[in-house]
Amino acid sequence: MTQLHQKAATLQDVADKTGLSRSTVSKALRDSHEISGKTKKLVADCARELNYHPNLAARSLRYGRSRSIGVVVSEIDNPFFAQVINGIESVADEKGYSIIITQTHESYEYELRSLRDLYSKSIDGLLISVTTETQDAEHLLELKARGLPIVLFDRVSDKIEAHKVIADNLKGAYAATCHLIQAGYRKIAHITSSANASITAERLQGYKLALQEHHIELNEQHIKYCPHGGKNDEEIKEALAELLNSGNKPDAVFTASDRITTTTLALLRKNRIRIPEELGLLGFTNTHLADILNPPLSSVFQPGFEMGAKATQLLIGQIENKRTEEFETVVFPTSLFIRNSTEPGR
Amino acid sequence: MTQLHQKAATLQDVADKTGLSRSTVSKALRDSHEISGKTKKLVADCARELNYHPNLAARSLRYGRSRSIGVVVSEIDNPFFAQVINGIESVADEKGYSIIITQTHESYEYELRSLRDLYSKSIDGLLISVTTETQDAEHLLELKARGLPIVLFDRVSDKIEAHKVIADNLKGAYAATCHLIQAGYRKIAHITSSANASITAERLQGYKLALQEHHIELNEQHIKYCPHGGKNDEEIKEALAELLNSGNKPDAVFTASDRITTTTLALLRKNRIRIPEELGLLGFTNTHLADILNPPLSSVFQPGFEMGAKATQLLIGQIENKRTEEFETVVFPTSLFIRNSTEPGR
DNA sequence: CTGAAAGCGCTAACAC
DNA sequence: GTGTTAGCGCTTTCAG
Repeated sequence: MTQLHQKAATLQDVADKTGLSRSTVSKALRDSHEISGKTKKLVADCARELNYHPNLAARSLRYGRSRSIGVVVSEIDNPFFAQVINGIESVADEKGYSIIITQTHESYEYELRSLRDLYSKSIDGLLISVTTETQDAEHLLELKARGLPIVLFDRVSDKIEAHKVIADNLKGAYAATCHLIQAGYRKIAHITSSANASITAERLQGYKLALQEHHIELNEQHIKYCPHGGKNDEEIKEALAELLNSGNKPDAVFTASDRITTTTLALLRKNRIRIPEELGLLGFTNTHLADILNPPLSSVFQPGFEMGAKATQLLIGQIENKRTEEFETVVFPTSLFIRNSTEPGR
Repeated sequence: MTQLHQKAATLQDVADKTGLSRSTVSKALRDSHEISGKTKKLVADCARELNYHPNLAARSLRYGRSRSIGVVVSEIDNPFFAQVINGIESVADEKGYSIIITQTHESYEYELRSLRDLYSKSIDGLLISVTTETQDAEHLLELKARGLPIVLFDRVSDKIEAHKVIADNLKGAYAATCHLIQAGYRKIAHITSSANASITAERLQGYKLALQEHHIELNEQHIKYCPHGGKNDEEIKEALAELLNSGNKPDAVFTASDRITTTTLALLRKNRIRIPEELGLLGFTNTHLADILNPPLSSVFQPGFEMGAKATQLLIGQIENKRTEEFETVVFPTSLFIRNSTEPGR
């Protein structure tokens, strides 16, 4: 076994061993044209022998770049974000970047802290899905002003100009609601996240549009918000109770986020409410298990992996081409999967 | 809005603005006793005004420490690992460390690459769950020899001495198998990961022990391995087909990993095999949706969050107390949830 | 109580 | 083709 606490070899060590200078060694290792083939070989061999690896902290300091990107999401343990991160990691890895992940747990405070910490780490770029509490974009604008490339995904903010990657929430919600209507439901409730998240507004709009086009009157009582994005079950339980105990009980529910969707299903099952007969259920969710739920759950799926991958490509593009290009908003289509939770067969 | 590309303020900027020297400013900001209260206040105010944040790359270089830890898992998009990472992030964040995540996709090649990259990043410590392909621990031993603190979790290796955090796989599998037997099943098959993963051996042992104690003869044909840990559905499909088409068809299946468990359920459903009557099913899985699957799925749950948190505590302890303490292996109990997929009611 | 200077490991002008 | 040197931003002796 190798010796304990053997310090990592530095350029100087290689220089000493080969009798060359630091700079020559550095150039040789980076395959510079000003170094002879013979020297290059000598250096390469020696470096391998000493197990030399460049110290990236030193390089970061020198270049002012770290080849790492910060990622800010609300919760890793959420199928959608896990898939997004998978996409991010895949592209980042391929391009030689590493990713530093932080969670906000839907708290604006945590978001601020995350950004401060990430910025101090000299990240080269930032990928962020803002919290449901986030109202302004001052903190992001400040980082942008300091030259940090930023790409927003999923929950974005219109208070900042930047590349954005989102799902077509409006169309997804519209298609979902239309499907419920076509399946015969008329009193369709909507349980969604915090009112001020971008995705909430977009999904709500799709929902309203579908109702309107089918001449179904909107019932404001049928729209319930979960201020914490469904983070705690209580807010979902409450929303559902209000809907079910109201005078105007809905005949279907359209849920707007992963957590809300699956928790709603669990609660309905617990209350022995028959789906889809008594109540139809359709929601946004990225779980791969929708098919084997009971009942199989009709869902709106967002291409999380692809969204993460695209956001990362845009970010790295921006990091490496310093020219300030036009910012684009890439919109990914959602997929509507029709399963048994919305087939009342009437 | 702030000015574009305003460079981040450095210590020198604060020094210039206050008319002090770099070193005084540095000490003041770190609340050194050798600096007067008045100066400290002056510096603090100025730093806030200039929006000064220490450059961590410079600090890393100076200290030879980065306050970041590397995390290596096979797939982020897996409920168990997502929960583990959540636990890791929570503790790391609390102690001021950031986490750099890489995925191996169950490939030993990727594992090697990840480790090399992470080491170059000057991580202060490493948390790793080795791939199903990993046989030796040379790569880890080398890093350990260079002084890198390492904690293994989930899939560990007995070829390296280090802190380890695992679930009680043997007991979990034993309890699961016992439950199947008590439910009346006698021909219990086992679909598991690659033969050389630590968790595979432990779970297999628990399975065998339960059979033995109940005087049920072990049928080697009833044990199926998925070399890629169930990463591709094909290997699971094949394992299942072999079991179901064999002369000695099992009456229950005990699956040994998240992916294998849910995919098996999906496949059985697709083949219209009645669960639990025709075939009982029980498996390791950390999905929160087990309750609302069809049928509700009996499962062995591992405390992923807690495992991640504990592993991180051990790692940071090791990073910060340089004394080489005794290495411990922390074993977390699993939980057996009995649901309908194993209640044949016979 | 404050400042000057050295150095962490690396790279890139700029010499020679 | 190779070497010298300065400096990225920070901390820490050591002097004053």
